[in-house]
Amino acid sequence: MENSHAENVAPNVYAAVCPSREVLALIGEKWVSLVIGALDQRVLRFGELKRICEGVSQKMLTQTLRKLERDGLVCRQAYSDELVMRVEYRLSELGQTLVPVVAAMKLWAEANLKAIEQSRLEYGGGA
Amino acid sequence: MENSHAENVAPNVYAAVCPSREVLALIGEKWVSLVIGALDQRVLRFGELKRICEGVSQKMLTQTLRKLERDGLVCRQAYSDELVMRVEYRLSELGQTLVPVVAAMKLWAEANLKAIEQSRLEYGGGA
DNA sequence: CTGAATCCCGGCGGATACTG
DNA sequence: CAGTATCCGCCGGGATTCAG
Repeated sequence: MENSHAENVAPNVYAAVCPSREVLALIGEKWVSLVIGALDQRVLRFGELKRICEGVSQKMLTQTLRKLERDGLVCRQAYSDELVMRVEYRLSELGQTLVPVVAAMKLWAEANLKAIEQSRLEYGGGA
Repeated sequence: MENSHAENVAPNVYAAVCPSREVLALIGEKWVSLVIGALDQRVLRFGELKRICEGVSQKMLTQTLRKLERDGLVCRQAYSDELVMRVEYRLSELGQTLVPVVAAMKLWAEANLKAIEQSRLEYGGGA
């Protein structure tokens, strides 16, 4: 009852103004899928995450994690009272629901890499 | 037998140099998932595709379609002998295997939009 | 170790004009 | 209708430096 207004329409990524597009863009961001996949079933420290996601810069990893934290996909836990700084990251419940999606993306990418490379060769060479 | 070399390792998106990362990036590109989803189960003309993917510029749609064609995900069919120019696009077999993946991305984005927006409010307001 | 702050460049991507 | 070509702003994202 409380929302019989215009904003109560079903989200649709094909609509130009729908904010769900932003969420779709989030999934596709360069390091998001890797971070989500890395945190599947385990808690990782910043440094571990950085080593796992080969090539990620400190800046981008921090930036990605902040965004994921803000969006409620990952939880950040800092231990300041230790000898050395220690921060752990884990998936939230919401974040876990994204795991199958990014896993599918990863699987598809790895499985069809050869076919795509082959197609590129034929596309360039066949012309 | 012909490939017992170093290149015969399993693709892994977490490896810095693995080309599967490029494929993963492809899936995440701004208009790719929308185009793939739009072409699911049907053949569409350029203009139709452009109207469906609201907000896409002519340049980006062309660019996206060219890339997808080159990678063997979509097939392009031009009919030059018509009164007016007419070009149709459809998914290739390879492209069809990507449909479930992008569908999952779309579903997740639309389904969890509210939760994410809520999380953002709490993140900003709770501080 | 974790992270904030800057500098800076390549290129994504939109707007516009032109072609077949 | 379906592109190609050009100009250009914006920002993603890397390298580096500084701080707690």
